[in-house]
Amino acid sequence: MSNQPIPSVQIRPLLERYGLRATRQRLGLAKLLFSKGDRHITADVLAAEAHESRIFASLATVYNVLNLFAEVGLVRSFTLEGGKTIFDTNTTDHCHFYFEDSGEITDVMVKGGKLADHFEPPEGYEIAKVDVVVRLQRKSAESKA
Amino acid sequence: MSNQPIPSVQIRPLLERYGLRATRQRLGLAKLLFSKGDRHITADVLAAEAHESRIFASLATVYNVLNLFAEVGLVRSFTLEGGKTIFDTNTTDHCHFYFEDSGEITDVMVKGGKLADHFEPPEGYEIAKVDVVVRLQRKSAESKA
DNA sequence: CTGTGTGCAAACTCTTTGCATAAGT
DNA sequence: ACTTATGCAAAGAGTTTGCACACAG
Repeated sequence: MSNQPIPSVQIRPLLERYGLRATRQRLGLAKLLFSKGDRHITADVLAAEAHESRIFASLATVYNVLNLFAEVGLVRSFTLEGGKTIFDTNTTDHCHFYFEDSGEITDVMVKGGKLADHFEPPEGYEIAKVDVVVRLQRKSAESKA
Repeated sequence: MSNQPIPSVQIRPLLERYGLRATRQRLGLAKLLFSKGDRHITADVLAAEAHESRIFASLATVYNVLNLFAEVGLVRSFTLEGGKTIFDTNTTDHCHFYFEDSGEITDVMVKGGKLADHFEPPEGYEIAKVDVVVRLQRKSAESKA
């Protein structure tokens, strides 16, 4: 509850624009999330990072904040096989490469048009979200598992 | 451990073809999985169905069997947002519609070419799997959540 | 018979929740 | 001040695991 004074870059106005109260941990977590380019991060990793940066936020709070950010649209979340939830600071229309060997995740932009345009929703429904994860494995290794 | 005699349709040879020992619960679960067309099912639902059909298999065994089937390629598995693992008896190249209101899942066949062909894997990697889940919501309801 | 599969319950991981306290406007 | 957020620990869901017993080949 006694974090170091946070240099509130553009973070505070960002939170306010989304109608969120600028608390210490939200400011700190948002700074970690948005000050290093696009990130794909789990709650526990962000919590660990925060701790290293002397931004004290419990894991529960990290989850609360990330879920809140996802609700308002500051980040996007998706779930990996295995059940881990990834929070992605890139909220644009894109797919993901998942490197099975390293666990790394990278963005893949879509070429032709919006992702959702490739699908025709059934009558009465509209597309809320399209999650695409392309799982990659090393070539040389056994290619057939 | 004393299930009713299972009418081993084509199931037994199917298992044997995949190098799997034809145990009672594998036969029974496979029958449930493959005798009703394509299915999208979770372990606990399959376990419940099995119990109704007097095919006694513990939840742990259902998980073991489903994971085994997925390993050898009898079924495909993917994870939904929320972390639930779905086992899909359709092992062809396809995407999924997920109906947020009902929880139902349906297959969406791909139009132009293989799914994996839409992505160019980085040097040294090959595509192991492409998971596409299109989440659908009712049109009339609040479209912006 | 020999090895493998199964059942059960406990362990495990990831995530959410309840309640008292602390912080934000 | 008044309201909302946080911390902690416990609960919760989903899945895996260890070990003794049962079954398949």
